[in-house]
Amino acid sequence: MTQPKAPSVRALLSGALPVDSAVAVQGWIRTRRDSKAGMSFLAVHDGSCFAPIQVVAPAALDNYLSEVSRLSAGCAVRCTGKLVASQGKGQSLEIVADSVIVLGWVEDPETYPMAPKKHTLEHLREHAHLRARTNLIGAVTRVRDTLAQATHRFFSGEGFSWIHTPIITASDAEGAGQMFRVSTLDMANLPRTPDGKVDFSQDFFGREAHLTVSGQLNVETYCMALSKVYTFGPTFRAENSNTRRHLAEFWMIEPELAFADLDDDADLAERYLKALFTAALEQRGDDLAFFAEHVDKGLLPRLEGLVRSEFTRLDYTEAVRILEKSGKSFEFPVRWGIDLQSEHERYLTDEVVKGPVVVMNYPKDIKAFYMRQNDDGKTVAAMDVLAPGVGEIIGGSQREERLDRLDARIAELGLHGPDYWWYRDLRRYGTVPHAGFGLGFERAVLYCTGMENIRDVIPFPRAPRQADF
RNA sequence: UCCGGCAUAGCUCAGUCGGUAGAGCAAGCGGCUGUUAACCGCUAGGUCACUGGUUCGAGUCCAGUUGCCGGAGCCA
Repeated sequence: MTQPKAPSVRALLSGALPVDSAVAVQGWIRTRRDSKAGMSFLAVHDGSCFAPIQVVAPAALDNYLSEVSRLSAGCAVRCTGKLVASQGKGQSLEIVADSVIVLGWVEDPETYPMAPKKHTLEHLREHAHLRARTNLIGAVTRVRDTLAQATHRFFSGEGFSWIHTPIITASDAEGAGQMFRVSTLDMANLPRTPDGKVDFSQDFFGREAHLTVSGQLNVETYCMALSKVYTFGPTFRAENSNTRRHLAEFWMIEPELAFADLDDDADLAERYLKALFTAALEQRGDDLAFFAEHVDKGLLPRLEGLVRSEFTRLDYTEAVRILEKSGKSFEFPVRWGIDLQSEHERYLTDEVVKGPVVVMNYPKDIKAFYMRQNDDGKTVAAMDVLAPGVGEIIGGSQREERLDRLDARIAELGLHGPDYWWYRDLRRYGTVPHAGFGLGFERAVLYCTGMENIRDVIPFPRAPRQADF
């Protein structure tokens, strides 16, 4: 049987086909409105863009009474008909149907969890398998995709290679947080060594293994060969973090740049964030308009301002001085040497700078072993990019490329030197200055949508006591 | 993990001083209408998270449990 092509709603509404074309549309019913003038109006949505297309279903259709008049939110349909200029207000184009085929009914409209009404984000989370059907989560999903595609486009355009660093790691050296164990041992009957410890030599990898908490150490090896590299993949932290900014499984982007220092690193971070949000503004205007109206009134000025402005860079020491002189009474008093608390970061981004701020050169005692030691003997070449409402969106540093200094730091922190043998090799064979950062992808999505809870910008959030679906 | 809050109809919530439950939305039926967050009327819908306690009587007071939300810490 010959059937008219079924373009996406996006294609139809953007005028890809001339008026009077015979078309089909496939999607799900958002709303049905009946008119006594002898027709029903079906809002058909297929996720290809924010808007649904209106299908006019005449009462003369064979299945009008038996089926069309019973359609409710969520029903799947295939409609064929003619694309016409709309007689009504609110849309320029619509389809006058000559057939409406119901592909899938909603079995009980009253208990369908995505009823056509406002729902709380909490309710949507409890129905994560259905929530992509809502305006809100659909828009988040399209923006998320746009940012992901823009990430690859940006780095590719800058000459970076995408490196697939491992998900499973037997390296105990990453040191970025609590790790999830990966094991095939029978937990009800664990093999033991003579001194009573679990005998991991009998485990799948012959040693302890975990899910990665960062691809950085691995990607540095490729940086020392391909010069410009990045990772973009899932990352796992077993921290018992219960906040709107943390997930146990999240996606992280970690570029690593050879022959570069901290300023080059901050430049890259700034160019990258601007490229991300420019892509969203250019490609997802429909979705951003929805967020601007219903989620965050200030979203568009904030994004447009960011892509136009220059990021404010602040030495840690200077940031501390600003905070000390602010006259604000913080819950945690500020003094040189402490890590900045959320309230301090918020003051800097929301009140001092009113935009993203790059804080650089932190005290070495609060930062990781691999960060490059500055000449002052007190600080390391680390940076955090802080964004209003989101907090730390990027954390990065210039890496310590001098073997003696790296070894000294490993020893100072009481780390087990031999574990780092291959990382140290990079400093033994052709070491060069290099730098990189990690960007929490979901935090970028938060910033770009105005959403507040990170669990609403990833399809299936994993967090403590939360691994449904 | 710590601090605070919440849990009542499919959903969002109200429920006074302790006296066996109410609204809006959604849904169903009817009316009206080239409609569009449609509108108007009617109808149906409840193990008040769970366990125990106080009381003649508990949605309400007390204790515990579970789950969720917000903040903090950890970080991206």
